[in-house]
Amino acid sequence: MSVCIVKSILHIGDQDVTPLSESMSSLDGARTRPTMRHVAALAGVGVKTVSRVINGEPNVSAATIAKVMAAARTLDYQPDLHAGNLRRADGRTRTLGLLVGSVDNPFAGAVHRAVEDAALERGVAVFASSLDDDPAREQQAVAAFLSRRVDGLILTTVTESQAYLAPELRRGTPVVFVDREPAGITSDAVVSDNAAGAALATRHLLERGHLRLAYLGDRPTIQTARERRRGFLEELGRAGVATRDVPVVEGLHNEESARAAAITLFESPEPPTAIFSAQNLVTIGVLHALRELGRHRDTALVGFDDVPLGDLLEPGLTVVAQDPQQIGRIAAERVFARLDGDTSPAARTIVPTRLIERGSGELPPRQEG
Amino acid sequence: MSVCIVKSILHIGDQDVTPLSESMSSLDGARTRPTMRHVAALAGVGVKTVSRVINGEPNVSAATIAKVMAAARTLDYQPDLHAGNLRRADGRTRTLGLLVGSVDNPFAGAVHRAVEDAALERGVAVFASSLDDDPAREQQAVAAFLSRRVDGLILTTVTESQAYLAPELRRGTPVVFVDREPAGITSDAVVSDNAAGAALATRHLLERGHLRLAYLGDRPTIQTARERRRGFLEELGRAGVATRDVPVVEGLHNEESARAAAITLFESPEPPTAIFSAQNLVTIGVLHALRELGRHRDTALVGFDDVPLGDLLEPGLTVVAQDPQQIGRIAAERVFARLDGDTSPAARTIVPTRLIERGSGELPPRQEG
DNA sequence: TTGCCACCTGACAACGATGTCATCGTTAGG
DNA sequence: CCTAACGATGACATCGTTGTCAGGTGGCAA
Repeated sequence: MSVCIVKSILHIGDQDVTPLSESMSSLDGARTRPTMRHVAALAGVGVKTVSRVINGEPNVSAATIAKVMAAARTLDYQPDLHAGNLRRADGRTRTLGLLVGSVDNPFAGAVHRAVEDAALERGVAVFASSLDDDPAREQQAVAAFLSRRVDGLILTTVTESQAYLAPELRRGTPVVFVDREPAGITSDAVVSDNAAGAALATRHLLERGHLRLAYLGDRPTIQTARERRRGFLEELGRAGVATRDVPVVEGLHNEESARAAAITLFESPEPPTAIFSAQNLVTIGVLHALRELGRHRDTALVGFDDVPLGDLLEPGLTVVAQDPQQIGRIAAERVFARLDGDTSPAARTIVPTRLIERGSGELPPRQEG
Repeated sequence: MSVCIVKSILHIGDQDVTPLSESMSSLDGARTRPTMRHVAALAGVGVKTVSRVINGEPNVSAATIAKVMAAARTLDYQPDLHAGNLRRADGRTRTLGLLVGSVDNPFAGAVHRAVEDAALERGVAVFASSLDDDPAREQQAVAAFLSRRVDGLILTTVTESQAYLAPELRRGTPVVFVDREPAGITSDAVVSDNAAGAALATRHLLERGHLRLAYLGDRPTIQTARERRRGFLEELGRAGVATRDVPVVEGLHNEESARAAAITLFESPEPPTAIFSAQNLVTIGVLHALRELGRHRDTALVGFDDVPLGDLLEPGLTVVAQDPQQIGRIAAERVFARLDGDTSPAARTIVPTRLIERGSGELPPRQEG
């Protein structure tokens, strides 16, 4: 057992000073976490000097630096960031809060990774939480972040209004919304051009001669879902296609419901020759349905948001790809710019989408009866 | 503009008390973050009483509770968890540190999600960091976690030895290793049975009559990679197959290098009829190579670790699936058990793997000239 | 009336760190 | 030789909160 011996006279003077208790001096067989006072005692200097060394402040002699470093290493001292923050002028915790749909989701993973990379450069750690499209969970997560005094927030929202964040914004905490735009509040946002992307997918199908299109999408309470539907319908309108009879199936929030919806669609007398699936999981559900029905080689499909391994399917999956890495990177940069004093008006940054042709979107309409 | 009026006499007595400055009293147009003192002043009570109300401690009159709650709501007061922790007896930050290969990775995402779910139940927030197979990054991330005083660590490692964690372990911080086992230190671990899983895949191919197998895997510095290779080779040995001429390609850590390695393999005079790819990205690289060579319908393939959409490929991808959700859940439970006082010896939990037959692993050997 | 006890309440110290300031010794400049 | 300036250092207050403790109030039994 290795026990550190610390000199027993901690302070010299006539004041009534409580010395570190016996167990603390010996660090209780290293069971107690060392503080600056332990390091100071071992190095035979004052705590403030230790603080100076740890923080690389100037005006400390080389000999003292060496003594302090040695003591810190001996005790395996780790400064307490939060205790420091309490007193520190800027009050920064070097911590960010990130709220995404679910951390178990390729889109969110890519956003998260980009945010982390930007944060790492600045020594900032990232709290990540999953939203699960639950408004209560959103508020809980934000409260958890704020009570831990994160320096900034990057949020995907599902609440109808984010007005509850207004006081926090007024205090100067940077909040950047990703994927979905804020409501009831003004703040920075980084989003894909959902309507334009949906229109692009729709036009692509129309140009291939499809007339019987169908839309399958997520719940219309989600802002991006509404935008994508709008883009789809407006593009049909521009092409002069009557939208009256176009199936628009909404409220699909997982693979299974999407699969079922697609199968139902094909039970109608005039099933669609082309499908626009407006979300990740919906696309996967539709893929399963088409396989089951043996319709994957004669039904065109364009999905919104890329899907892993989409290029290895047969036919390859045509998608309107978002750029989650860009979204994450830009959002993080925005937060850091705000923290660095940028006070320009809140801005919405639109990250372009891109159509990737891989086969499924280029299938021609079925020739029937 | 709404400015809160706070009664100006904060304390009554003959002591020299510094009142909250003018700007603080008015909360500077709410630009300053409110503290318990602000709430106490507005409610006309002492700070300790506010503390009691906020923490739901007993022995506060209903009237006082109401006053304090109203004041807290008016000021949008959020308690500072870390300031409280400084003084609080248990010193828990209700925070966990999670280190995974990369947060942008399906396996890690599933682990993360399971950890988050377990943590959420207990009001614990999760820091997540990516390792990128960089030992320096591992130590950096751990230091970042510890300086933020996380209650526990869930770690994927890439360092040769984690002995640097010994002092922290001695202090009682729970550390649970996931995916890869620790070295140079004893602590809990939750891992897949890598060797057994690899053996299972290998036996599966041997049973289909394959004799010319090949192994493609990650860097042998990674513990799991070594285990999988061992499982593969040992199973060949058990079957009496000479391992001398079996291609074992290692050091593949991304899609592209795996693709290139697979293509090289098929340039040899006697290319393999079956491939065991021992990692996620390696499997995807091999899939690409086989498509390019037009060999995906006559070369058997079993991958270690499932791949999204593996069931939609043609042929479907046969894999030895790990159970990342279980791994994450069990790891989190282990941490919380330790925090709750479990002092049983460090244990290694093995989460079984499962062979999922989808087609690619059931292809028979090519009949050749 | 007195004494006791339960209930409320707030003053104060403390948690681990940093900002401020005073002190001391040394060196440069007049 | 004196003074100013500067480098090095530590005592102390402080950040926002909670643990401790003492005190005040009111009700009830003796």
